[in-house]
Amino acid sequence: MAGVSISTVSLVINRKGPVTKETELKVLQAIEKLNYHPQRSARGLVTKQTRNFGFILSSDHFSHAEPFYTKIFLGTEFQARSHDYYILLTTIDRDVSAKNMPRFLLERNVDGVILAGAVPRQIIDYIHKNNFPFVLVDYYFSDRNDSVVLIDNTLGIKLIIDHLIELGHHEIAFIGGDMGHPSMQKRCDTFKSYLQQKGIVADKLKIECTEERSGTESGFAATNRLLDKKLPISAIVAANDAMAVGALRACRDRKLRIPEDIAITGFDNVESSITARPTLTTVHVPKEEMGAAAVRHLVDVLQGHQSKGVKIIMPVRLIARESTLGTRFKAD
Amino acid sequence: MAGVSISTVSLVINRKGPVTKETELKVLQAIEKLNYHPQRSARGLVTKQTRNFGFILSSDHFSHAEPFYTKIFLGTEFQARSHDYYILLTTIDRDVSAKNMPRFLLERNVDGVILAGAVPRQIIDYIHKNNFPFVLVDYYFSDRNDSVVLIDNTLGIKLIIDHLIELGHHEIAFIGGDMGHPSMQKRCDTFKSYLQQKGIVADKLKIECTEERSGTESGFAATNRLLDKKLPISAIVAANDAMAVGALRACRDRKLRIPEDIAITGFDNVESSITARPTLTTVHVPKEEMGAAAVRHLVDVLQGHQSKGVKIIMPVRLIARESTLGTRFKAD
DNA sequence: TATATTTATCGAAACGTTTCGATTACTTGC
DNA sequence: GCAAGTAATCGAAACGTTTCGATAAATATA
Repeated sequence: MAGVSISTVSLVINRKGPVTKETELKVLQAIEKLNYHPQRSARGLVTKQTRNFGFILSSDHFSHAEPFYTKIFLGTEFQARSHDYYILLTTIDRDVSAKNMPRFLLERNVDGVILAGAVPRQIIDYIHKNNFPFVLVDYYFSDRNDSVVLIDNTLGIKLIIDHLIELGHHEIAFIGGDMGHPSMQKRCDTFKSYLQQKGIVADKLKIECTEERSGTESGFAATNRLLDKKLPISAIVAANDAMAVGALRACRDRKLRIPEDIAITGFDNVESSITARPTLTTVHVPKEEMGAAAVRHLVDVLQGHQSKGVKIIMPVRLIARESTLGTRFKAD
Repeated sequence: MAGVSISTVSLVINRKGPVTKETELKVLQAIEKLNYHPQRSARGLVTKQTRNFGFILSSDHFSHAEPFYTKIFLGTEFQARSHDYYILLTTIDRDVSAKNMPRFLLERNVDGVILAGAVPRQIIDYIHKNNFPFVLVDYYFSDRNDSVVLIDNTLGIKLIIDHLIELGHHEIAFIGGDMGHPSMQKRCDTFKSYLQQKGIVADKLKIECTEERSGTESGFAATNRLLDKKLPISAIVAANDAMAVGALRACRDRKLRIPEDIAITGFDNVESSITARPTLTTVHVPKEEMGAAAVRHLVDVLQGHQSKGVKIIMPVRLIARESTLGTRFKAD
């Protein structure tokens, strides 16, 4: 229709090679008129570009009830759109092999990969070996130098402790779960060290950490174990909101008033922290922004603007609510 | 490696044509050993299959603050995975033209399309014309016979009204917005007709419906307009939770106690209905399930098991909370 | 036994792009 | 004015599959 060859059209579309203004115009007009658009599959076949990113989440993390990683995922969706990428979501089981790798990897249907939360090392090896750019979100292996987007867990716990100390608490306990997860580990470690630093003995007996999933039930159980010791405790710092909600229940069962008898704090600022009664003092984690940062990083790497092995630490902030402030705090 | 031609391998992989058990075995073993997987782009080029579905949402609907369609989207993601499809998400502006159609349509990068909420007619025409299977969720055009997944709005409003009548309310008002949306229209219509049916005059003055967005501010404004009329009103039925939250604020500003002075109900059961103080009585809409149903329908159509033009009506149920029950209801 | 039919396999074309090397038409430099 | 270089365009190969028609081998039919 423009009276030129197929290759010239390609040159125009991709802005490569020298083309006269006038042929370019003819081609563009024809494209316009025919409403022509290059077909993704055909392009991908030769260029190896898909304009998709993969998002991998461990199956235990992806549930309708777990809004934390869902938020991160939505953050990637949001950001991806502004860079003209699509996100392909998948979950993986703890035991992956070359057989059950995500289809988008096997079929080479993505240009990069985002891995959120605890993922098996094996899949990272696979992704690495197959030269996909990738970035981890809220997880890492200390012996690898991968690109990661992390939470400032240290600051978060410090903010919590400062807040509690300011309120006059000295007998502070900690409950945690899923200690294999580096974020959880960091929160616990910081709790111990910062308490020391503040001149408070971090009594080991007041720290209840387990390997099991860091859910509500786990928080409930840990709190009960803690309170059974009959130690003087005026505040419980939970490693995340879910466990804090469990702590809330355990305390209520024992007729402890919150925060008058015992203060409780969470971490993450997921929905349940505002849904809980009383509402939970917690640390806000910018979940959507973490997803967005991950996408931006991949785009940067693909454009060659950015090398791999980058650590992005996301800021956090304290959100003080009823579970430490009591009626001083009014929810809207 | 298996000592056969490329075409034979293809036959084995796709289970087409006649192949000896023994060659099949050889091929499968070679595939296993080489960890071979057909490349999506190459396959797509010839088969025209992408194993992707597109999800289209109008830009006004997609925001971090609007959990309704987000939930539907997550429902599609969940279901898609179990059918081995990926979901490509995009948003579209109100004014679409052939120019700014979603990239996945232009590049033919999806096998089917899900459209959620109010979408411009133009895009449906385009999708239809280009022979993509598609399904609408929570929206439809009455003059078209598209496949749709709808909410049982009629039942929802009836449940609300029954609930209020049971609590002794007779002076019931309605506030609505975004009346161009068929769900909203239906809720309003049902309100009028069912109230009549129950022997209560549906005073037109007690119905405040506008075209504007059905958000919190809109609910706030509508409630103020309503209350300014100084009519006897003991309960306000809002067309959705967001507007109900606005109503809550307006009533609180006027020092009205809820539900003692005035009861308020929402619709949708989004997060804000449980976050609100008092918690909102509302109608639960199975958002994730709606997304899942949409995906199932597309899969059925593609497999030829199901024809187009199907209407799927999703059930709803009443969730009674503080905004009608008061302290009788205890949140956990 | 010769012929027709079926079964298994393969070579080659096709899918719609990009890219590479070749060709032609213009400039430029001397 | 002619060689050398440059600019614009094109034809053909390549990407990795599926599919179609052909071929060869095996089996059934007369």
